[in-house]
Amino acid sequence: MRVRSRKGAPGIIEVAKLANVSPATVSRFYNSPELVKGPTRNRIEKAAANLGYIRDRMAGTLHHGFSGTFGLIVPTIDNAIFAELIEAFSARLQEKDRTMLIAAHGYDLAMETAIVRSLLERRIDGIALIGFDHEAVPFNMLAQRDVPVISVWNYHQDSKIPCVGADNFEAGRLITQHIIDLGHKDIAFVFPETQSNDRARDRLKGALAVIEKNNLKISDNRLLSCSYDVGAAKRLAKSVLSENAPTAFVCCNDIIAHGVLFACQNLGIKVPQDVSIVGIGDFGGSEYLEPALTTVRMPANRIGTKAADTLLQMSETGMMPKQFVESIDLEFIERASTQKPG
Amino acid sequence: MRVRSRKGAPGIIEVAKLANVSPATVSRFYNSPELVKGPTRNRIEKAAANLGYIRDRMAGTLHHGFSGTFGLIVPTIDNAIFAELIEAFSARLQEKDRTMLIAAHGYDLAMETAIVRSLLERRIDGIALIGFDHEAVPFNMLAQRDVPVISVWNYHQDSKIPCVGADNFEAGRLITQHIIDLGHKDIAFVFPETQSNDRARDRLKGALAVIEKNNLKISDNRLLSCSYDVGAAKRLAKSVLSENAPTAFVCCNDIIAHGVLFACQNLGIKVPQDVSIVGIGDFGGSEYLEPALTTVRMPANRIGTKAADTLLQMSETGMMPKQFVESIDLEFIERASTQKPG
DNA sequence: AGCGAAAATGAAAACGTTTGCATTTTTATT
DNA sequence: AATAAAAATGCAAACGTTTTCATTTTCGCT
Repeated sequence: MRVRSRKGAPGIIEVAKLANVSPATVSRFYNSPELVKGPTRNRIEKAAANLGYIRDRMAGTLHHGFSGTFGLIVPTIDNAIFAELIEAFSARLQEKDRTMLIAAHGYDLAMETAIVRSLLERRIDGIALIGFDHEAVPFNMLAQRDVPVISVWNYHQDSKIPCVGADNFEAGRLITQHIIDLGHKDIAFVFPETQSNDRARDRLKGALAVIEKNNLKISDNRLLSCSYDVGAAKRLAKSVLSENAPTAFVCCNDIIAHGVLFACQNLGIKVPQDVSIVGIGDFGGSEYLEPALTTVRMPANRIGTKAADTLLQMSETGMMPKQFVESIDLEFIERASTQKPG
Repeated sequence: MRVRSRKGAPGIIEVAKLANVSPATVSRFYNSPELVKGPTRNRIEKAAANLGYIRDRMAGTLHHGFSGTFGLIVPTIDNAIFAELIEAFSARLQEKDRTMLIAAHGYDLAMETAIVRSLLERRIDGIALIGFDHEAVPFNMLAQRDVPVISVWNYHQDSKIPCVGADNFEAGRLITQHIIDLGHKDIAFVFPETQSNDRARDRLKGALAVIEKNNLKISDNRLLSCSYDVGAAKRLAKSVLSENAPTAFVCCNDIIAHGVLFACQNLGIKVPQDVSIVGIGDFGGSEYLEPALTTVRMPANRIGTKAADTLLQMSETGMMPKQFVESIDLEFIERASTQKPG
């Protein structure tokens, strides 16, 4: 295998030589500047700048075991769903001089396990996983190495691992209750497959709980399955709408809601006069659609930031976070896509 | 500082002991399996599995200089613009058993420089930057360490560094030509600030080149500035449309085009009958809008994959890629948001 | 069976830092 | 000015691999 020589790049030793100190002092200059005296500090600073020295954190990692890098594994990057979360998580780490390794598993749990392993090989200091549906293997690997892991996005009171997220059951409940409060009886539910997606599962449970509580029934043909894809949702909704239209669509997230809305527009069906639509997420854009989408805001930003903070804290203290489960508040946002059935 | 003990985690030495071989052989088992004989291989495999061994790539990196991690720095993650690129880049690296460090600089070039430094401290094997507008410092740091760098997204024939991207001048040209071919004379151009965004600059140049070639004039009040934000674009378009509406909007990207479309819908202005709209990008969703957006497809997927391949190749050979500048074809897609002026 | 060449394995020296401990320098105190 | 205590710095042994070189084992021939 090819080996890369360090070439022109100076190391701590070259810097030390030029500054007339020992390598140890240069190391301290970077890791605990308060331990090195003013004049020495200046000499090192100058020497490092002159040589264009850049630290090699890997060498340090080898020694003390912390890489300063955290992992984030999401089902998909190319999708509005997690973009905001990723950005917030990354930004917070960046503030704290840490970096983020990210990877997507495409809703494939076995792939997720492989990714965890790959990140562990890179000696991450902690890792955030989406939701609660995971294989057991990654947890064992993480536990054996004492690497902090948290679940983000979803929230359960009795989670086995620390979590930072919103209550998806509640989100499903909120939008469904809203639709029922408006007086809708013929409601279509559009959700993805929920086997390995606890967020969707919880939302659906929340939705169905409301139905049950109100002594309503949902016929099977009103329980629609659809992936998180605008095009798929649009196609599905078009076929439903042109056959036997419900008066409202409860969508598992805004992506699906967008598709349903476009289907209505395509067919000349008026929203919300003829059909009401609700989503979950409040992704960028939902606010500006015409009509603006009624939805539940998932505070992705705050989840991402808080997740980074929690992981950082766990890594630094080596302990579980004070707040083992953290619920980030949802916000129901009524906009223009829902109203009483005509 | 806290030091993490390896705790229960076994190293190559423990595996070697259990398999009754030397650590060197275990190392070879992972890096060049063909060098170790069948029975030995089996023993090592079993030992590693029993102990739950996970390699420490950092230790290897220290030795040979390759971390197996590549960097990608984008202006923003939370935005449809780069999501597809990021996903494709990441996926290809994953296939090749590499990982991706990603960070966003928020269109701040000084921040970009800081990020490059931070990634270099983590010993990345190569890095991809968006476009051609960058400070000189990061290039010097990269060059001194012989770390491959490429520009992605944009394409210039005479680029100083390898690039993989599409011709943004051409994209601007294509959409503007289309609008002019349809017979529009009163055209509004909505573009972001172009100082440190060469992609937008090139698109605008392309657009203006067409105008000039057709001996048309654009008054200053038809040259609109707007960030890549649906809400901002919608607000801007609403004010323009209610004062003195043009017959067509040429938008720097689909995000802006979406905003303009929603503004029209909000005001009851018919698209494309009253106003035509074109964007660039063909982001997810543009195809399904009503009316579907006429745009130019930026092949983000292929760019991301190709970028990863190029960087991998440079890292492995230590040489510039065979194809120094790589142009990924654009595709003009006429859909339903444009027609002849009323 | 004996030989030489090829294949498989082992021993040990890197890789570039960090940090405990030892030593030197500075500071405060008398 | 001498001394003890505190602060700053240096020395050298890690950290967990990889790889060169040396050694041993295997294999194909005669």
